[in-house]
Amino acid sequence: MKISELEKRTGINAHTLRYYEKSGLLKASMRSVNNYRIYSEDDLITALFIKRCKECGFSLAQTAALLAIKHDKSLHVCAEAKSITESKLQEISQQIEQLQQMEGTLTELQAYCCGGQESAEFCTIISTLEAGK
Amino acid sequence: MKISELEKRTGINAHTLRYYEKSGLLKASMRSVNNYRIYSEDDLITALFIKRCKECGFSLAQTAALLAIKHDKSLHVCAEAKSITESKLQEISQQIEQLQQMEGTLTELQAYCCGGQESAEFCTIISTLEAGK
DNA sequence: GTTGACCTTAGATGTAGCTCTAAGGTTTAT
DNA sequence: ATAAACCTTAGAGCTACATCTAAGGTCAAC
Repeated sequence: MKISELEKRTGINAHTLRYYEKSGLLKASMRSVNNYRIYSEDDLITALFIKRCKECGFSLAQTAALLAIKHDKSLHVCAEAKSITESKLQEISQQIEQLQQMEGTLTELQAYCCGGQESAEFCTIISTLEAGK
Repeated sequence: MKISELEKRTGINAHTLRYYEKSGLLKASMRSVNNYRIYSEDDLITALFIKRCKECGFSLAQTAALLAIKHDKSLHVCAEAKSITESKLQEISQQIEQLQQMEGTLTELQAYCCGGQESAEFCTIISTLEAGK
């Protein structure tokens, strides 16, 4: 299939597919006579693999590492895959924690603000941000 | 005080302080004879305000909006401040949700992988990413 | 009087992951 | 045969927020 069909079947933008190729993630397995990219069913699977990696939050570098394992399973061990997911999991937990911290602060900031048409002179959001904790 | 002292007292890099000025967030209230930025105590308060906004996750644009309220409270109303925090809160909740979704997927992905020195041939992480849900 | 620590500006660089443009070649349908 | 819809490349642009560089001016201490 040509790039636009792969785009349709994966939902990945053709520009992005070319970008993935440049990044070493997904190379079309053939080129037509006139140099068009021709993707195989295997390429489609790889493209969907990449898409799922993205949904899990993996960076392109991590995705590349996972793809390397996928492409040559016998040369790799479970520990490699697991260490990638573990580090991603840790990263995500940290991000969640940070966001929850912000969420807490913001909720508190909100709590006493009337949110109405009163002058901001006594707005607790502003005064709290001014005063700090 | 000069820029390096403000840097010390706020923990905000001098480069960043200049960047904030260019972005319209924090202008030194004076310049010395030789064109050095001279910051007042009020400027220090503003710098700390910006820092706290950052800790809450506000973008520079949102911070600028909050600063505008702070600088001229009588011209603004609580509703403005509250709408900014509300939209930020919403954004953060969404991000948390997304991350938790990823966290769940990753945890599931991990669950059945031995993580050992076995060949990745039967690694559940890889095969799950291949198969999709 | 010179060394080192400060300050200034404009503008380049970095991150991550796309997304788009320009300029051109190919294919398909009518 | 011509218009629309495809394809190619190199490289620019985008976002958000800094961070750094180059080239130069100023100041205080020894």
